[in-house]
Order: sequence, then structure tokens, then C-alpha cells
Amino acid sequence: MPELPEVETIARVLRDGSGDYQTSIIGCQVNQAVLLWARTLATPAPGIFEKLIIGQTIQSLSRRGKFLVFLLSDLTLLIHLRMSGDMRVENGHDEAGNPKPFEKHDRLALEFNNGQRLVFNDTRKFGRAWLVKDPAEVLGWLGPEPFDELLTTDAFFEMLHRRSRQLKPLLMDQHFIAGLGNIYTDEALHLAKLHPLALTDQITKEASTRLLSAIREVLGEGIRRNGASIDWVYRGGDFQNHFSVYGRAGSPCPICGTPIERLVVGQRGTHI
DNA sequence: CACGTCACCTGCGTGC
DNA sequence: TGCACGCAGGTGACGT
Repeated sequence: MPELPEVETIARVLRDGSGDYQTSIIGCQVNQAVLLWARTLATPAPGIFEKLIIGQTIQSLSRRGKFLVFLLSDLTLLIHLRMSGDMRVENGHDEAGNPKPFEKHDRLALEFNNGQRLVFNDTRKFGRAWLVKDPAEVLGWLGPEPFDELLTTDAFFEMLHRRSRQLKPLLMDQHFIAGLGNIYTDEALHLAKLHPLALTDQITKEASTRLLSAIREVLGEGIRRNGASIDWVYRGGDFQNHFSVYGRAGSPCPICGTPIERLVVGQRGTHI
């Protein structure tokens, strides 16, 4: 899926507009909701969802971990893109004023009073949307944001030593820290010169400090480059051209020239 | 608690 | 060309 930098990029585009769409969805009022794949909606039931969301105005849009957080008039819409989700804003009608047909894999759409519509497209159908009164119902269990100032080097070291787990699976555990996925975890571990299978409670203070700063470095670069665009899920970013290890098995390490190895950790392709 | 496995889905590349 | 298989940015429910 989109990881933190990709979700952040999508949030910024929807908020500020970019390229073809210079308009923001902030301030738009929902006229109509169209649910094209029922399981995309985690909660509430479709009929209730439609009833509740019509008339709501988008107050703000932010990101928490890999979730998009739409603050509405008196509810919160949360969307998780999982592996293949994407969001776009478009005019809901063509030049003749006829409703524009949906695209393949469109799963949920919100039509606005200004004629625009927000569409959630998700090839693999793993993505989910929640409409809730209190966002903590869905987000409450998430670990800290990687850039949170309260996440100090001391706190991070203490978090790593509170359990004994393989480093990579723990970094990808959203309870531990929110936002890292397969790409950025591999990149951060490489930058910090740490092995994905190292045990968390054996990490030295120096290594844990290096790791936290590597996490922030790779996520920051990902955001600056508007995320990574892989395969058919193109979103405009170009971080994919700057990976050090991810997807580069057999190629030389940019630091030492040793061929990059691919192994499997927790069922995920892992590059060292 | 830590870890492995499977499930949820569609589509693309590879090799036979 | 057809087809099987492996692989993919994520997560959650199990079983051991």
C-alpha cells in the first residue's frame, strides 16, 4: 500500500489541489454517496452511512499513520488505502452535463454540491472506510507518529527494549509506530545498517538512535519526492527511482557495492 | 507474548 | 496463445 509518505502526498493533493485539479475538497458539502463495493465500508451499514454523510461538509483533511482522516461537520470519515487504494477528485459530469461513468475498480464516491466528486478506487478491494463519531474508535490503538517530538531517542530505545522481537516485523507493526510499511522499513534498516532479523532488545543505544533518525530520513525523503509510484498504481511521486535496496535484489549496494540480497521476513520480501 | 500461516483480492510478469 | 505460478506498498484472525 501506500505507506506514510504516499498517504501524506494524497492528503496534501486533496487538500491543496495540484496539476489538473487546483481545487481543494475542503468546504465541499456531500450531496450523494455511491457505494460500489459493499465491503469497502467497514462501518456503519450502507443505508445508515448514506443517511449520515449526506449534508456533511468537509472541515479538514489530515493523516494519522496510513489513515486519511476527513473531519466532517459532526462526524469523521476514515479511509485506509491498504495495498492498492487511491483517491481522486474529478468533475462528476461531462461537458453535456451527463453523469460521468465510474472507472474500473472504483469502490466508493462522494458527490459534492459543487459538481465535483471524491472517488476511492481500489483494485484489490482491501481498502476500508469508516464513518464514526469519535475517530479514536478506529485510530486509538496506533503507535506514535514517526515525527512526533515526544518520540525521543530515549523513548524509542525504551520501546525497543520493552519486547524481544525481530526488528522488521516490529517496525511494521502499527501498534509500535504508525506509518512504516515494507518499502520504507527496508530503506530505513539499510540506512541505519541494521539487520531486519536483529532482536529489538539487543539493539544498542547508538543503533536505536541511528534507526530513529534513519526512519525520519527515509520518510522525509519520501514525502519530499511525493511518495513512490510502483506498477500500475501511479500517483505522481518519484521516490521509486531513489530506493537503495527495495526491489533491487542482485544490484550493488549504493554504499558498499555488495549485491543486494532478498530474503523473506514475516511473509514479506525483504532487501538487505 | 512471539511467530508462522492463511485469508482477503486483482493483475502483472515469467516460464513452460 | 494458454496457463500455472509467484509476486505485489497491508492487516487481521488463527494456531502453536
